[in-house]
Amino acid sequence: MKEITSKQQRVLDCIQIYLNKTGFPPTRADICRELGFKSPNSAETHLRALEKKGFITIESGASRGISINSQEYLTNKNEYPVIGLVAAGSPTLAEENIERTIECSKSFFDSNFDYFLKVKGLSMKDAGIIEDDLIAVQRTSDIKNGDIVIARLDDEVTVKFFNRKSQQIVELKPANADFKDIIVDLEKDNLHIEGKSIGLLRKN
Amino acid sequence: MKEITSKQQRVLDCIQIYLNKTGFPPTRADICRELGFKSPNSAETHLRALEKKGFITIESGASRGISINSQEYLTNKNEYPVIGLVAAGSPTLAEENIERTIECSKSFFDSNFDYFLKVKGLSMKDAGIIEDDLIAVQRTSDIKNGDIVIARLDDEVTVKFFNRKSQQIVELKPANADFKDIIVDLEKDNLHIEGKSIGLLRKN
DNA sequence: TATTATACTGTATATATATTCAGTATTTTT
DNA sequence: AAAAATACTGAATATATATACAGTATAATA
Repeated sequence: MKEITSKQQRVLDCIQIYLNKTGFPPTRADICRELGFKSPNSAETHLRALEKKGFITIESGASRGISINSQEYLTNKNEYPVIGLVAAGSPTLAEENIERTIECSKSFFDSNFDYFLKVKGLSMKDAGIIEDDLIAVQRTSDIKNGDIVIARLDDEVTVKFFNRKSQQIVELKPANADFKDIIVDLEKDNLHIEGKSIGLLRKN
Repeated sequence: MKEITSKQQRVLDCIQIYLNKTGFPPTRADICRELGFKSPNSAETHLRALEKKGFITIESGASRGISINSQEYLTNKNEYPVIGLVAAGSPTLAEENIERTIECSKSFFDSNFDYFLKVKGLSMKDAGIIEDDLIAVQRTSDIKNGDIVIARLDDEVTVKFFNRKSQQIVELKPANADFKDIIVDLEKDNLHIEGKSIGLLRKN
């Protein structure tokens, strides 16, 4: 997909707006009316440029035969992978870890997120997180004390409250009296924060 | 919205399929080709019938100027209301109880559901349900023992485990040692089951 | 029983629409 | 410095398309 010019973007937006408004694509003349062009050929050349760059498809000979290619541009929907909480420290989003996908909008949990993590165990029970819950994980390094983080300590992936004690010491705190705090010495231990929880999904 | 005939349904389906396939609506001739009609007027009269019954809108004079009216037919998306757990026993889906809506697909929680209930209190804490969680509620009378139900006892709405002890006695059991079971005598008490939980949504 | 709705074929046509050709001018890339 | 891409106007045209008109037949409704 080559780079789009600002004028071409305006034409693409125009098509999308027209589609939302009427339910069918615009004609060349419609685009001219919307954008103030005086010749249908202005729309035509822009459409051909957009087609060449892969943004739209034009059905030859068909009236209003314009369709927008990028699904992301068309809708706010996306497929999000569900990752099992695997003990082995393989990269989280590797193909083989994806159990299935869930279709939901980007902004479903208000902030953007990257994948669902399927929870094993009850170490976060008192935070309302139980076995098989799906945590909406945002990959970020913007972590504050009290955030629920997805942490990898050497080869083990866990979900815990994050609490930075000092420059060198981080506590990973469970929400269950049966589990003990994990004290991490950043100089000695190999801690990686995969991201933080921004929401939760449970299907009974 | 009047009743649709099976032939008209086929035409409506044809429009939807064509839209999904191409991104723009069919012409009269396209519909004829798809459904085996030999005259464009066959498509025309069906379209006019669908328009009269409110299923589609036809833009006069525009080529492919067909748009499907029912949003539900077009997409699988819907707006679901978020209901606060109000103590006063007003009807659950009354306007004034709707805090906001959440857009999500019908089948998001595998089974269909009707609204989100915002949880107050911690009586279901050990079932992973905490304050401000959103329970996906299915209005149904198909309740089994062990289901998490939304129950109204006189004027109070609560979320509890359902357990039928006998013809006359139902237990509503919290998931928190700090709370006591509610024993309901169906002959004496006024119990109404609003529905059951089929999922949970939490936004941190 | 008369009327309306449904469900078609077949023909015709005004017009809506894509698309080409001829220009002009500016900017970007090679 | 030449070529290609961008960004238009303006006119012309083949054809794609909606839509009306003339029929036929059956089922549903008043």
